[in-house]
Amino acid sequence: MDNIRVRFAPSPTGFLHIGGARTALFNWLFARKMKGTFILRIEDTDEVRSTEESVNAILRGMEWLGLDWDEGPDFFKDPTNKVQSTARAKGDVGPYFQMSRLDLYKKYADQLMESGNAYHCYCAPEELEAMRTRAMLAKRPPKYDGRCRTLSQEKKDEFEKSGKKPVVRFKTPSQGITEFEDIVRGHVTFENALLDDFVLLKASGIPTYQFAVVIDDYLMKVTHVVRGDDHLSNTPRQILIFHGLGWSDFVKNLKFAHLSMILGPDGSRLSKRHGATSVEEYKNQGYLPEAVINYLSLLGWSTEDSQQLFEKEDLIQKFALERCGKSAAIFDPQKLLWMNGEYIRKSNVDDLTKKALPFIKEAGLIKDENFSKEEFEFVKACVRLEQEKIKLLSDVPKLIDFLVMDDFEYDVKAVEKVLKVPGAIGLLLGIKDKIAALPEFTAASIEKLCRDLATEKNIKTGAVFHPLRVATSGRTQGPSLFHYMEVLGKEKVLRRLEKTCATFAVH
RNA sequence: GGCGCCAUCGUCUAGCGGCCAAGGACGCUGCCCUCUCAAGGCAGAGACCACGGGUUCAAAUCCCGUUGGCGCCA
Repeated sequence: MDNIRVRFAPSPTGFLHIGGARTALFNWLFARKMKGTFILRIEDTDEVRSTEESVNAILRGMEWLGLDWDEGPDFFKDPTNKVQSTARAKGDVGPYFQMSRLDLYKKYADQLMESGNAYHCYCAPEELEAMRTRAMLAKRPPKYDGRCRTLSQEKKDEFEKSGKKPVVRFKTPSQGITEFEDIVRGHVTFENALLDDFVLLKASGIPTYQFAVVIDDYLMKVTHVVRGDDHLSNTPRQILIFHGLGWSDFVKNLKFAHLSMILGPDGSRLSKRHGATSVEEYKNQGYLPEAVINYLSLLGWSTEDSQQLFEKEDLIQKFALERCGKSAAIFDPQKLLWMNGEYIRKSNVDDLTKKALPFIKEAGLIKDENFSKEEFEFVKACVRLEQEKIKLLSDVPKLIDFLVMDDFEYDVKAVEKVLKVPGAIGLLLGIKDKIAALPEFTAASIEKLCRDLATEKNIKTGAVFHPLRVATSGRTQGPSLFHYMEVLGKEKVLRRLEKTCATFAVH
């Protein structure tokens, strides 16, 4: 089989959307699995809605997710590239920008005009709007009636003289059907008669989405169009253009795969009102890219055995367009959260701590400056203690704050329940002295000390453990008591015990 | 409004005619482990396979219709 070539073609009209990321991911997975080429093409032909910031956000999102593209113009030498992003592919290439390819679209529009497959239309937007409204009122489908198809030369000259800029419309066949095989949907057919003479080139010379896609997919030798289900109804128009340009062989070999949509919890298209929809928001909330990738891969794709967790390589190996589902999937934040926890538990601590650092700094637990190696090692030890409890990187600060801050807060209820019971402070004073005398301060030695004490006093171990925990942490829950004490070290533990006893001593 | 696509536990899904009185995962409940919280282990509740007709010895699986959802034209 020839080398497969796929593309992800986002419009830079917003941030990288979760749905877009899923489409990008499936293209990427397919390309990597088939050892093919993955192209990133920015479809920036919507002059008013496209922004540079969106382009940057998309590139940042792709980079964070690790979805690297393979081809494009030299990123830094491309004169049309105004984007200042650090995100780039191997070899500093791409992405392609449609706005830097306008001459190409013009050329093929001319070709279509010459071959009689397209024509100039001078109808004013207001005129078209009126026609549309009338059609709606008459309960007819609002389609353009093709009145400019048969414009006489005199009329054309007249319009030209008046300075009217025409749009280029495609001569859609009024009969027959357009059909294609879709890898996920199977055989799909549309009646041509239902389609109108749609616009190829706007009066400004900028191509419509439909037209640019066709030209680019052809020129970029795309072999598989993998995109969202929302483009299914656009496909017949595009196929018609391919034929009009004489690229019938190309389109015959072109494979389509229309992926199911991602919906919000209420079953409507996933949007802002459903919460976080941009990839970057997930990053900022403390999700790991591996978790997001893994979760997204399961939205509309599965293996025969319903495997849930995949290493990246495993995912590439097992991915198949043929196994993509047809029905829309509702985005489930709970499952993503679980999956993130899975990846965090699997992380190595050093790595995890580095990733959590921005969140820890953000919370004010550490300062940027004077961050020594020892401090890092201490924070790392704290993270290790809480690792299995972390679901989001942003959870880290509140899980370790009592370890990092020596003047931690006492939980009122914990104090009432555990410290303000008769004998508690006395007991703690006793422990303090024993700890001070401990030759070796390790989790094991502290635990032995406490257990021995319980036996000696003939009380339950819990009666020792609980007060000790509240006295040294201010709370009733946390990591393994003896292990966090070891991490704190003898000095800090003694100071904390002293302070607690002094504060809550009953006279 | 027209056209297109879709339809299995609350959610993601397995299932491509008999192996399914429907399997896995998230979530939920209970138990175990345990210094607390998690994690982990075990068990459980949860789907008349949207509905109605066919086809077949046999249908969640094939066909038709209905309904609903989503999408495109916008």
